Parts: sequence; structure tokens; C-alpha cells
Amino acid sequence: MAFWLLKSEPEEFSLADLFAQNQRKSCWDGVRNYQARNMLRDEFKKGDLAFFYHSNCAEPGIAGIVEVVREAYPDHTAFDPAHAHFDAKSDPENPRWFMVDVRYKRKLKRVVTLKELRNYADSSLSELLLLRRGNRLSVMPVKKREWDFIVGLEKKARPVDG
DNA sequence: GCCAACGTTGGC
DNA sequence: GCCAACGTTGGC
Repeated sequence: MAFWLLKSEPEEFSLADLFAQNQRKSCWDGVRNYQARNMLRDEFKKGDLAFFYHSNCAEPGIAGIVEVVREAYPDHTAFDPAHAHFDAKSDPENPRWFMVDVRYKRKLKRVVTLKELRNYADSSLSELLLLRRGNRLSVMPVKKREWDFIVGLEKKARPVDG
């Protein structure tokens, strides 16, 4: 089983939005970056777990955990000209973009913020891709030891600074 | 709203 | 294949 981090802008689709879905389940559509797509398409497996990361918001950070419940299939939102995620270069005969389905697993006891994660950028989380300078990938792998460390942070009291 | 980082596009 | 222009991401 592998671990991942999925970014979403909460104004567009938040962890609470996922919780509100039928069966607390949703497709993860709109990924339009090849590196991210390749991971979704080739490496995401049923049963994998992912952090649900809130980006581009007041408090960027990890809000919860979701589970992959369906492996890659074509992202149909790319086929619909009326959809915000439309891409004319993708068509049903030869889909360019893919998505998986995820199900809400749980909310973290508190948001583990980006700022807090940065406190460990030189130690336990020195290899965390999220903290790599300029990383804008919306899908990225998380090592098991990183996963365990971050889940451990959740249980600590929120740091006063960071 | 600003802007650095970085991906994509397209002329050559 | 090079690279300038342009668009997007996302923290701040």
C-alpha cells in the first residue's frame, strides 16, 4: 500500500465537501499536469491512503485522510466544453487526463499546517516533496515514515508559533 | 493582489 | 531543439 498527498483549493473542493458527498465519495478530477497524471494513472492503487491538503487558502495544510476506492479511469470533465476542466486535446477515444475515486476516511484532529511542517524541513521531513522549493505538484507521493511522522504531529498540541 | 517558480506553447 | 512569451500555482 502506498501513501500520497492530494492538493485541493477548499473554495473549490474541501474535505468537508467530500464528507458531504453521497457515500462520502468523489472522483478526483481536474488534474492537468502530466507528472501528477502519471502517478494517478499508473501508481494509485485501491486501498492507498492520501492526505487531503488544503491549498491557496487562509491556512494551508493537511486537513484529513482519504482512501483510494477506484483506480484510474478517464477524467470525463475534460470532454465537456461547458466544464471548467474542459480540455479540447482530450477526447473519449484517446483520453489525456485520468482520475481516481477517493472516499473520506477521517478528518485530522486539527489542521497540520504547512508552516508547522516546515519546522521539520531540516530533519524528519527533509525529503517531503511538499516542502521542496517551488513544488507545485497537486499529486505527490509520501514516504511511509513521513506519513507516520505527520500523523504523529496531529496528536501533539498545536505549536504556538507554527 | 503580488510575484516567484515552473510548465506549456509555438516560432524559428 | 532552443528559448521567449505566456499561463498557472499557491504562499504570503
